[in-house]
Amino acid sequence: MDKKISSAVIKRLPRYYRYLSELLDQGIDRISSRELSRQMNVTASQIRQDLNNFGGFGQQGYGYNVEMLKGEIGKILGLDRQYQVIILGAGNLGRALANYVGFEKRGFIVSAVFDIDADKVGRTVGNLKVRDMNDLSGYVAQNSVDIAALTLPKAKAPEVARRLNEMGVHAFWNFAATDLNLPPEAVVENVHLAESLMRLSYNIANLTIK
Amino acid sequence: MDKKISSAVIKRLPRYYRYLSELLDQGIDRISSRELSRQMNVTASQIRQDLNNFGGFGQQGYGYNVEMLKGEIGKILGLDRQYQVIILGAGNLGRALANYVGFEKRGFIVSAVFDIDADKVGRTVGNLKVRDMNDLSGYVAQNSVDIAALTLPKAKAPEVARRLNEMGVHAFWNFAATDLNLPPEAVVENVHLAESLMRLSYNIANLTIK
DNA sequence: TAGATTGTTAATCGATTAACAATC
DNA sequence: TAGATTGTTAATCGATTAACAATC
Repeated sequence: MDKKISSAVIKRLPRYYRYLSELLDQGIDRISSRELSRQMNVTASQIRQDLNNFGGFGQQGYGYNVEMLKGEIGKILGLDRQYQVIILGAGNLGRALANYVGFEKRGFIVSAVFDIDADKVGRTVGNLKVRDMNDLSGYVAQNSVDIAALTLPKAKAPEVARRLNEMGVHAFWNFAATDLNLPPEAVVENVHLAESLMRLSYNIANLTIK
Repeated sequence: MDKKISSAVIKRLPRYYRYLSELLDQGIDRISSRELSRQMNVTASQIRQDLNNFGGFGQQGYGYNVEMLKGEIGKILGLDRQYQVIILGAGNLGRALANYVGFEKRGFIVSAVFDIDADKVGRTVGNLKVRDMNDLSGYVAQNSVDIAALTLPKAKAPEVARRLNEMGVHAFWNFAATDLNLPPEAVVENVHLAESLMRLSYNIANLTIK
């Protein structure tokens, strides 16, 4: 990849991917930026600008081939391979993620779940036995791990992330209510549910006023 | 509120709130925009600009009083009241949200959980019995509901949201992998986990290249 | 060919950063 | 008072939208 793609663009790519998937499911095989813009509530200009960061996927007078475009965006997003995911923390959220089969369909394979709590270690989550957090470095040394999902208390998350990063696991899906502050070789995607809920309450508070 | 606050600013407010909460927990009672900017990895200029959308909370030569500023941002975010939350869909994620006690501490009270599946109705989640989706309109008529959390399949989410909106529930915390397309009186906060994961895989794919 | 629609350049708009006078 | 730091204006930077020639 040559010039830096702005994160505003990257944030929109998965939504394009979702709409294209639905169009494909509906048996629609071509779409113009104008029609897609109508369905997605964005400008046609933005769609064309976004896509042309990566290549000219369309054809004048025709539009875009849905299947081809979905495939290209999938490749850009790195969905053309599998990822081994381990979950750190077997609490409510960790168990929910482990049980969710939808991720597996997209190539994200949950291969292990860890917890520090002796009560939880050994229990079954999904079709996995919860492992002891003390066995983490052993596991990472023996198995390929692409992504660590952090669903543990905020007090412990940064330290566990730091250790994992040192062991060579550089991608983090962080659900803990804290920033990880990792060195630049790491990539972090935060899911801060409490912050999301606060944005909602802000909008409730300002709903009637605006 | 007078002039429109940009959504870029609103997205940052919860993070300020989180950092101020931690400073308060550490017993720190004043902070300058410069020091906060260092801790948060943003510019001091941005912090001052953001806060001055809402008022002059600081003092020249002194900085900001942590407790006061946290309180003000809390008020702006609507955290000075309670919200009754119902959860639609008692699957893995719905149960995880219902069981998570952290939200309650911040004033978000989960008061009911609904599901359409006869196997799930009547089961206990947290300290609540799962209700039948058919009783939804009766429940909403009898009880105050501020927020509906949607943790149901994407095929059903827009229809349930539309019905709730007509019943007077206008705030949605949407975990379903779809857009809701509600009339403008509704406010929607989306948590699209699949899209979040795709952004992570994009960054993994482009990690080495950049 | 005529019509449709892209890819791309230019114009506009908005958000971020820099700078500094005001003032605690 | 002198030093520190805000609130705010101005400058810069980046993202979005508009326009249209290229072309299928």
